Amino acid sequence: MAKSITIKDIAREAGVSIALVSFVMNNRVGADGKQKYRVSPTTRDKILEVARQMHYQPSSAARMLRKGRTHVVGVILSDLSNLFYGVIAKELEMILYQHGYTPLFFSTEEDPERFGRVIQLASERDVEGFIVVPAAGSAKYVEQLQASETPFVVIDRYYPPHSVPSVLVDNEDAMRLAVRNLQERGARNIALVSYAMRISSMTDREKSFREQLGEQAPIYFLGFNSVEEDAEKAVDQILALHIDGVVTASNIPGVAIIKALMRRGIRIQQDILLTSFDFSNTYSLFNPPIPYIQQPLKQIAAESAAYLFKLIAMKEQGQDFHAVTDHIVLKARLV
Amino acid sequence: MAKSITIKDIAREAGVSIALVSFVMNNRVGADGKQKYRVSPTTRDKILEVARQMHYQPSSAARMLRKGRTHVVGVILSDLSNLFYGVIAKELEMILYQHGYTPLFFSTEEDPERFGRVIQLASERDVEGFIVVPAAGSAKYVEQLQASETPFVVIDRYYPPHSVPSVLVDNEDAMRLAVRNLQERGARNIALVSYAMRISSMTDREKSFREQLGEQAPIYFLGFNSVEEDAEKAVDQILALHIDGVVTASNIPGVAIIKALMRRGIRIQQDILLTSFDFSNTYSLFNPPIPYIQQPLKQIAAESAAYLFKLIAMKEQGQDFHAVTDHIVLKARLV
DNA sequence: CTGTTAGCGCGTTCAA
DNA sequence: TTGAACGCGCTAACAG
Repeated sequence: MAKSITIKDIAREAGVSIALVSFVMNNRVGADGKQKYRVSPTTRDKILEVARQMHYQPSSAARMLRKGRTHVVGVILSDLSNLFYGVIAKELEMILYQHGYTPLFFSTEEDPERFGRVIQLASERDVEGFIVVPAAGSAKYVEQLQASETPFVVIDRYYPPHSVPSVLVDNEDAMRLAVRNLQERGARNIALVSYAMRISSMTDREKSFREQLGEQAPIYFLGFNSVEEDAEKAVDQILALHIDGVVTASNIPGVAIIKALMRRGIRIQQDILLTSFDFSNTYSLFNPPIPYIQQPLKQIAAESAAYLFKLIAMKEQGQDFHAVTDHIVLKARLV
Repeated sequence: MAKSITIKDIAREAGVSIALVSFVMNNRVGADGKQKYRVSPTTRDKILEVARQMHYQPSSAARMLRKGRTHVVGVILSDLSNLFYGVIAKELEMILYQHGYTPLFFSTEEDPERFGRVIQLASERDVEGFIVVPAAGSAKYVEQLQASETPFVVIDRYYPPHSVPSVLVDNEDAMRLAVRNLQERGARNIALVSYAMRISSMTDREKSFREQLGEQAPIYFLGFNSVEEDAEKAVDQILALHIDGVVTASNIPGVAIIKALMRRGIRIQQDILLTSFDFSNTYSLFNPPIPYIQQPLKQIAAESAAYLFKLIAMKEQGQDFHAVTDHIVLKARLV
């Protein structure tokens, strides 16, 4: 900053020592007691007054350097332009700020290379921890994180090879809700439309689907980068097989399937029943609205942040945070 | 970090001075020449090798402190969970990283208080500049920014009282496109559904609407926090007035109006024609798809970043960046 | 009880 | 190629 004013300036101006200014700045306690360093109210007020007048802004760089803490956490999401992650981002932002942390957001677009790169970028910024949604196929980087000295929490997915701290929903249970919903509405011939991405959320849902409807129950996969075309193909099959109920395993496939069905003049919720995972405001256009599995996003954000704070605290106290790898499993609701 | 290794460690290990290590680290040029500080290739390679082996990570805090630059910019958006801003966020993220900057994202949820608060938070992190979408009613804080020594660029909106650096679309022109589109499709009786928020994007659209269709042309306003209810009321009016074409001034009002119409059994694109601003994947469900005004989001991101870089560079060179307040106006397209 | 001195953290950079 | 000062704020140790 052109001529940002420092603690030194305000010390000179107030006619006191630098140290005293620092003390005061770190004891901006209300009118109560508990001042670790005692300073006479008069000088304290004067210092505060001078600081205000000069628009003093402590240099976070200096503070970080001295204290060895940045209070920054890296938040690596799949795609900020997806509502699902957008909501999580917003919630995390609030929670982290409430705890004095600043989030550094990154999106991977489900590209493992980018996942690796943003971890590197975040590390260069000295993040104290990570909350991440690992891109499909980025096992290598998750292991790298695990080997590092930076605590992290995985959300939305888990990482099979090794156990890592995770916060996610009970996808198998959620799928049971979805299938039951279709059955109760009269569907007899149910298909699942999933993402081709091999991430635990999808595979868990698929597994649960087959457990309920048999190993032969039809599952269609949409590629992350070819959702529309693949949806067309899937719908062709669905119609050919006289499917009367479809579960879509995420909102993007959900919307794609709806589009493909409508394009063919199929009446949704009449000719074919739908139930989806994750919200899209498209769902409420139909009559009755398309039911969907609602993940507790706020809770995911809150739990993952709390989890990370715990790990950071452990590390701070010299404990072995690597030993903690619990999974926090939350229940999803059908709406 | 527990025992993060510093430049000193690698100096000791390599048997050279600290300064030399620093030089080498700042001259990681390829095998070409141009080394500002020349170092014998042997020692250079040895240093680089040791650094790699020890996983040396320079402390960004120390670097920031010493160089007086953070390479961080604050990006203040309305709401990360809105697709419009999500896309902008993603684009800005990429561009900023490509230029060696790190974005610090904040959402205001259109709350002026929060807008003020996040500016403060960002300042505490020593951001070098801002790219902001000022919340409705936050003139006070924009002026505060203007009085500060931190360059900033406003996007999506402009700020009437004073001129500030801005990047936005030609909303009046865009509205002409929208109205003409409805007219060409045969609409004779057109209404506008806008946001009650008093931000320039909305008022410009409203103004243009009335310029084309007369001062009596009906405009309905939806409150930011009462979109659904207000949409119901608006639709009641729209039906009572036998409106046959509706422009919605943003995607959220657009979706709300669609819902309200469908709830009443009105056939969209048949009983009533719609054209909207901004994208929603709801639009393509209809036949024909609902046309919409597409803002060049990538371009907005690119231009605003470039603009900010320019301002930062000016400041760096001691020029008066406050003197620059140009508006960059981009054209929107009808899709 | 109130206030000061001085060294530190880590990388950068100038003078030697 | 190196020594040493420096940027800014924190804090242990100490003095009045």
